[in-house]
Amino acid sequence: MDLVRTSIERYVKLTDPEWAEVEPCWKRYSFAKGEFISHAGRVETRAYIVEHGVQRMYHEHDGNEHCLGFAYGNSWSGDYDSFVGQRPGRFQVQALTESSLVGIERIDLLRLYDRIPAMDRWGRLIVEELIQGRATREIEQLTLPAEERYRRLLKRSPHLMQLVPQKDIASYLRMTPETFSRLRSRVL
Amino acid sequence: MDLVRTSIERYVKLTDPEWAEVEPCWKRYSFAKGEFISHAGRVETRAYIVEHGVQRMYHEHDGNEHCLGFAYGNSWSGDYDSFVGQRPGRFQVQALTESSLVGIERIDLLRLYDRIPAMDRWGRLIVEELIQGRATREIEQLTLPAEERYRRLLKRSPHLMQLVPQKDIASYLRMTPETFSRLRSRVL
DNA sequence: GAGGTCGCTTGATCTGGGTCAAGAACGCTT
DNA sequence: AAGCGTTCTTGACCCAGATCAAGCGACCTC
Repeated sequence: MDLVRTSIERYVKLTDPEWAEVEPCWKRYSFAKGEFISHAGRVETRAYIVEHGVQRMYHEHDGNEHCLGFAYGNSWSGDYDSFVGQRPGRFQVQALTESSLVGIERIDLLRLYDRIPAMDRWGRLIVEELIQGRATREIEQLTLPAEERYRRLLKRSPHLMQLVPQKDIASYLRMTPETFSRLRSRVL
Repeated sequence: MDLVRTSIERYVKLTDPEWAEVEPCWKRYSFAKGEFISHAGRVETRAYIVEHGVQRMYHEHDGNEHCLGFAYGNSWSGDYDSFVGQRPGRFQVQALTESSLVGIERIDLLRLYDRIPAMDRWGRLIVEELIQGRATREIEQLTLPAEERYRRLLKRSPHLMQLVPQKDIASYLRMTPETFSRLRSRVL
């Protein structure tokens, strides 16, 4: 669980007694390739940090899948939107590779928020960071042509191309697999 | 400043001594029609609550303006992205009508976060709500055709059509003013 | 109230990317 | 290693929405 403490302490410092209270709340969860971590329509009760593996989050509508993002490294995973709002989720989160996540139940997190002010602050800082990432992505969607978005993604996460199906990257970049395929052969 | 206390207490309760500390941090700011509240490239030092008036937030790129949203009612205004990240802003916020905003300096807000745990929690809840709104908007962008997005906006904020130029609504709905004009005459 | 700017409309034309379709290549499963 | 499903590629065609252009008001300034 060092991963968790490191993750949290990138934002706020915890005393040892505080950590003693935080630590037992986190549990490890394993998912096989293709397995779902969050299901659309269900209220998400856990938030996760990725230990290893890659997951995709997507929205499904009329049989079309719209990929909103990937999780890997030590980032967040799970349907954070449903988790904070405690409303039926509008996204699916699926393991694209065999994955190990470390998760906390909402009820436990709320208790930590009440008992440890640093954790409340940590919650704020995490969401503030999330919102900045969303803004960056929205700007890129608005202003960059498809090819440039692809180049930036390649630069930012070169390994992603090896890890996830191209159709998901195409969807994430807001284009069809056909267009993406043509773009790649053109750019390469 | 009752507006502020009401706004805050929709999320967390404050004791009277706490409010006595919070209240003097907020000041009223007035903007003429067309005036800028936040400028791209500058670090935003204040967060605002709208007392009255309408503002638009937009991103400029190659001379094109992309409207990201409007603020009115008792909602937030200002470049929250730059405010939380304390990085040069990527958005402009402009008063579309004469506006009165109530604002707090970041340094004051941070002090309140340190001294009053309820305020830290309030900061978290505010951003959690923001992020849910963004998710909703992103889903609408992805799944709804232009016409349906227009209908929803009409339904959600019918007064907006009277308050802001149609070109801004067109931009918000991600289409050109020409397309928007044709769509309106078709739908009406 | 004359002139100018800006916003809105309407028409004609163009095009990036989507759709449909078919084949090739890869990687599961048995 | 054979068989099947999924993913990727390539080609032909199509269309929603962008672009270009022109005209009309409404509003503001001088």
